[in-house]
Amino acid sequence: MKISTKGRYALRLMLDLAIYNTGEPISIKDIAKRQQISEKYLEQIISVLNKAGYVRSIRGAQGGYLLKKEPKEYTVGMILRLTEGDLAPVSCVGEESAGCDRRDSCVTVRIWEQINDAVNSVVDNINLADLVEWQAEKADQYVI
Amino acid sequence: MKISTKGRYALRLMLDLAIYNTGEPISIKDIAKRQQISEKYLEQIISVLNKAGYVRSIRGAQGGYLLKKEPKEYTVGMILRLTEGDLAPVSCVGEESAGCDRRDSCVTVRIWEQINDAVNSVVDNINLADLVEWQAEKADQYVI
DNA sequence: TAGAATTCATATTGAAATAGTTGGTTTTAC
DNA sequence: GTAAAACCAACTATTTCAATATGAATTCTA
Repeated sequence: MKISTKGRYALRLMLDLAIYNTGEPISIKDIAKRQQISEKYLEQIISVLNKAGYVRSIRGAQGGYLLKKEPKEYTVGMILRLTEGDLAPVSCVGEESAGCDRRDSCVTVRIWEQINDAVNSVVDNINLADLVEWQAEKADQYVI
Repeated sequence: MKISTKGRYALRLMLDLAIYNTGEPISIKDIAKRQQISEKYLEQIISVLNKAGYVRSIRGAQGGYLLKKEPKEYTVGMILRLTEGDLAPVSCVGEESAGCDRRDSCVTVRIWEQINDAVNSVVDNINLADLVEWQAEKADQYVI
């Protein structure tokens, strides 16, 4: 019942792009240093985000990445679902719902649906802009 | 972000004991047949439930298992946590919370806490008696 | 225009977790 | 006494996770 590093790193990556955005492309190297994540692993993850059109890439020296849209346009759910796959607690529930023989007689499925709904309502109601704001609040605490 | 077979089977196992309870011990063989789960795997799982005192075992021929308490005394959360471990989506949140260097500066942890709370509030508010009831409703549908 | 910095692409690896299976021993009702 | 059951420990095959490794393609800059 854990979210893997892939999803968590993707979220931190996107948050990093949102926070450190200046209009100039941000390199994987910089993100990796700040977030203390392997560069090469980040490369793989950002490639997924790139293919999905969540980020824009600029190749070559001084290249890097930028968010394609405003931070508020990206919910946590979008990012996690893209990198983790469906967040449903079992495969017979959720978007990529797989069939199941016991479907008709199965009552536990109700539980999984409720969990699925609960998780989705959390992640679909937080966006990157919220996270940026939280981060700013945190920073304030230390300054004061 | 999936719940493993272990937790799901444990739940079905407990539900089976609740539904087919007659006061006589119920054998793993019977449960395995009804639930279409490997006997030997069920053995492993029920051993955990037994050690935790969730079921009572009767050894020898005509032996088997019985729920130790009333179905309503067992929440889904209790059963899943026992077999799956903590249901928190990351290790730095929840009961078995592990430390983390980045704890102070980390904002994503708020998300994980919200997910954790959401999941817990679902599983801690459904008990075996509820499932038995749902099952009965299902059965009715087919009879009518 | 050479070279450095970067993204892009694909393959490989090691460790751990998952989902069982195998092969027994012990207990007890009949 | 024997069959049916719980109990116990070790083993195994498969998949997933979390990276590494290697190199090619692109582009800025000196």
